[in-house]
Amino acid sequence: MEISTIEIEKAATILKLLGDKTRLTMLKMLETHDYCVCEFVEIFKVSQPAISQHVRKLKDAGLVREMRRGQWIIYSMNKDSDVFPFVQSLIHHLPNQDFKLQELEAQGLRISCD
Amino acid sequence: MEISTIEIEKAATILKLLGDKTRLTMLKMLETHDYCVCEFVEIFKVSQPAISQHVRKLKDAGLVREMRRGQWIIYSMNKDSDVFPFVQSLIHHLPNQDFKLQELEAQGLRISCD
DNA sequence: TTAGCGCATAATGATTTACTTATATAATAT
DNA sequence: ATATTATATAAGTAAATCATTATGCGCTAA
Repeated sequence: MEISTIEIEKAATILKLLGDKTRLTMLKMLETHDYCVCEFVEIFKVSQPAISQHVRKLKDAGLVREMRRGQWIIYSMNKDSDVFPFVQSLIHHLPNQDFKLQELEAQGLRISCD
Repeated sequence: MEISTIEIEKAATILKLLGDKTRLTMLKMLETHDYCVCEFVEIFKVSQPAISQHVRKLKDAGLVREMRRGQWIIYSMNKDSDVFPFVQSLIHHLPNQDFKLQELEAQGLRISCD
């Protein structure tokens, strides 16, 4: 089976981006569900600007997409990114984070419907 | 097929470590051959202390091993690390770097014999 | 024993990072 | 229109990062 390779320089950039617990967890969460900023704020217990800055970095790297839904902005995995196979195989090694979603729902804080 | 998972926090630490072009390239090179510090110095065109600091980080994380051979210290991949499967699948996506070894040999600068 | 080589460590400095608070923008609800 | 909610951006700051130069230590060879 062939594996798609990625330039070392580009890979290092992606790895640096994901070498942050918050962003890495975000991306793992986005593997299975979409999230809005305010949900991330609830989950990660940091300020809203901090979350905005994290998702912006993910977006600038082309790893996620944003779409407005009313007053919310929903973030989702960009599966068309040329580095998606790399990222996917990476987060495949991480434990599922759906329990965070369930915590949100238990608190009645789940926004997006997908 | 089952895949071994790795804690998110530990994964983020590894990714931050490899989110550096020099260290990432080193690790890819060590996938197929052992190297000593002076060879890395030649290849990466940075100071010897800079290289020492990079390999030390890789060693502290348990990703590489060192062994003294005369006046040289040879670094090799630690395939017994509990995160080796994660690291391996990651560098598997990177292009082979053996051309660097061949450049060394062409210049008569290859040290370690493995 | 002394000189030279390979490597590690210490000290320092410039840059980057990840947060914070304050404020601006955009959509919603009254 | 005005207030509220969700998000983005700006500005500032402490800490981490990655390089450098200077120096110490261990092995080899004369």
